[in-house]
Amino acid sequence: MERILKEKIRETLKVLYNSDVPEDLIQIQETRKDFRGDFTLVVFPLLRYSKNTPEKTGENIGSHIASTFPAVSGFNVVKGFLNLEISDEWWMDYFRKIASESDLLQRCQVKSPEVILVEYSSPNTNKPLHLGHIRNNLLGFSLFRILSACGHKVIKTNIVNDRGIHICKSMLAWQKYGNGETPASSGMKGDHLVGKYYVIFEKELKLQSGELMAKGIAEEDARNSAPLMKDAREMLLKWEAGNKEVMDLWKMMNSWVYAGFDETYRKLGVDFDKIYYESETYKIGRDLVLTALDKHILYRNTDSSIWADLDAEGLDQKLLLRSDGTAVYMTQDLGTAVLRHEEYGFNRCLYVVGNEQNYHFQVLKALLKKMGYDWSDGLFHFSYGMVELPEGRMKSREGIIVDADDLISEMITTARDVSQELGKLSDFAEAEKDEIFRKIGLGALKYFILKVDPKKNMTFNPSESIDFNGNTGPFIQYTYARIKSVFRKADQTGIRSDTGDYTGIKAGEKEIALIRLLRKFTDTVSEAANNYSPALVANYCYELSKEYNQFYHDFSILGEPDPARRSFRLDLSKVTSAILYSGMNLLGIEMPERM
RNA sequence: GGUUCCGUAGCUCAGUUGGAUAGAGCAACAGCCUUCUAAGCUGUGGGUCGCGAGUUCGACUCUCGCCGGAAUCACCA
Repeated sequence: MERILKEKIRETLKVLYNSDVPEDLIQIQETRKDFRGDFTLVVFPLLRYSKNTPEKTGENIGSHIASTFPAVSGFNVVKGFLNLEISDEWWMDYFRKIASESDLLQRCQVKSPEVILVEYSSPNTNKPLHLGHIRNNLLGFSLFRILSACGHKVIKTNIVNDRGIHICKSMLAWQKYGNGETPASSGMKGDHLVGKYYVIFEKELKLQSGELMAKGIAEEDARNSAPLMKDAREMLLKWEAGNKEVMDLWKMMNSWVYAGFDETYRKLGVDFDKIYYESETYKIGRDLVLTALDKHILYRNTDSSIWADLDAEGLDQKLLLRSDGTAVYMTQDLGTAVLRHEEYGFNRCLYVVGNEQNYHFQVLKALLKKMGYDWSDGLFHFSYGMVELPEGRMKSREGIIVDADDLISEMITTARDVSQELGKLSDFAEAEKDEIFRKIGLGALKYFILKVDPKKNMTFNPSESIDFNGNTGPFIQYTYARIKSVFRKADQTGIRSDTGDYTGIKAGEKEIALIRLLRKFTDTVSEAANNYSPALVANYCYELSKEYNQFYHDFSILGEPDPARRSFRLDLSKVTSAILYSGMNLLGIEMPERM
C-alpha cells in the first residue's frame, strides 16, 4: 500500500506542480494513534516544489489524491502532515486476501536466496552452559529460523572449543583431586562434574599464586609461575604431541561433557546441522599459518613464534603460533573458516559470538583477506551484548554464574506454581500438564531474552526472576490459547468460521486496527532478517497480542448474532493465532493449545 | 592511554531512512469476571531522552566536545 500511495503521490505532484519529485522525498509513514488516518505524508520536503505553506500543500495533495484514488476515503492536514484515510473496503479486501493464504511467510521470500552459515553456541568443554550461552543459543537458533523463513538455505553449525589450556585445567584438577570420580559415581551431569574441577583448579591456583605473591612476586607472574599452571602448560604440550595418557583422559572427560551439553540443547530446543571441533580444525589453521609464512604474508619472531603484521589494517600485531609451536584461538578459527568455506561455499557466515570478541573477528576477517580469501567479505560477526547480574558480569572461574540447567528447571517449576495458584488445568493429567508447563516456562525464558535488542547488554536479576504477566512470553501464549479455546467452543457448538461470507459488512475501528497490525507481520519478519534482530519479531508478537486482547475484551465472537460478522471475527482470530504461532516459532517458542 | 559500544520513567526494556504531544511492562493506586480462559481489560500518577554545543523547517535519532559505565588492546578463549 505504501508503494502504491507513493506512486499516486508522485503522479499527483507531477500534475499539481509539474515536477518530477525524487522518491526519497516522498516520506510515507503510519499515522500516529492520536490522529485520524492510516498513512501520513510528511509534506515539508515537498515545499520547494509547491512554493506554498505546509498546510496548503497538504490540502492540495490530499484533495487530489482523495478524488482520484478510490482506496483513499478521506484526509486531514495537521501542521505539515497529510493524514490519508484508507477506506474500510480496502482493508476488508486486504484482510480477505491474507485470510485465504495458508502461509503468510511466503510473502517474505527474498529474490535471490543465499547459503548462510550460522555458527552459534561455541561452548568450551571445561564447564557447563550458563545464561550467557542461553542468549547465544536462542539468538543463533532464532536467526536460523528467521533467515530460513525468508528463503535462505541456512546451515546451523557449532564449533566446540575442546582443546587448549583451559581444557587442560579441568583435566589436571580432576587428575590431581578427582579420586576417579565419574558422572555415574557422583550422580552429577557430566558437564557439571567437569566444571566443578575447573573451579577447583582456579581455587588451588589462587592458593599457589597467593603464596608466591606473599614473597613479593607480581600477581601475573605468580599465576604463570605457579606449579599448577606449569603442569597445565605441560599437559597442553603433551596433548598436542598426542600423548596417549593425556588423550585418553581428554576423550573420557569430553564425552562426559558432550552428554551433558546434548541434554541442555535438547531442553532448549536447539540443534545443529554440523559440529566442528577445534581439536580437528586447529591443525588446518596451523598449516595455513605455515603456508602463509612461506609466502612471507606472516613473519617469524626471534623466539620462533609466528605473527601477522596488521598495521596496515590498523590492527596491530597478532600472534598465530606460540614459540613452543602450539596453536592459539585465532589459529583454529582460521582453519575452521577455510574448512567451512570449502564444505559449503557459503555466501555469508554469521558468527554468533559475544561483543567481547569484536576485536578478534576484525582480526580474523582481515587475516583471511590478507591470506587471499576474498570470501572473507561474507563473514559477519553477529555481536551480541553480555548478560549481566545486578552485581556485574558472571565469572565462570569463580563459579558465580546462572547455570543454564538450573534456570530452565526453575522456570518450569515457576510455571507450575503460577498455574496452580490461578487454579488452571486442574482437570488435566500430570503428563499433559508437565508438557504445558515446560512450554510456558521455556516460553517465558526465551521471550525474556529475545525481546531485548541483541546488540545491547542486558541485566538478569535472579531474585526477581522472570515475569509471567505483561510483556512476556506467557502473555502471548495465553492470547494464543484463548483463541484456540474459542475455536474449540465453535466446534462444539457447530459454528464454523469457514461457512460464512462477510462481504459488505462494516468493520469496527478496533477490528480495522487489528487488520492493520496483522498486515505488519511479514514486513517485520523481513526487517528482522535484514537487521539480524529477533527482537523485532518478539516485540511485534507482543503488540499483536495486546491489540487482540483488547478486541477480545470489547467484542463477542461466538455470541455475535449476525453470522457474517461472526465469521469475520472468527477469521480475524484465526489469522491472529496463525501469525502468533508463526512469529513465536521464529523465536523457537512453542505455543500451548491450553494453559 | 588507544579503539569500539552503551546512557530513555523507581526497575526492565521499545522507539523505523531525522518527523506531530517520547511509548510498553513491572512496581504503586483505583476499577472490571451470571457472558468465548481475569496469565486478561480499563484508568491514575511517574521523563531535563547523561550534560553542552552544532547541522536542520524539525534531533531520543546525525556531528563534535565533556561526564558516567562496559568491552577490548594476552604466547587466555
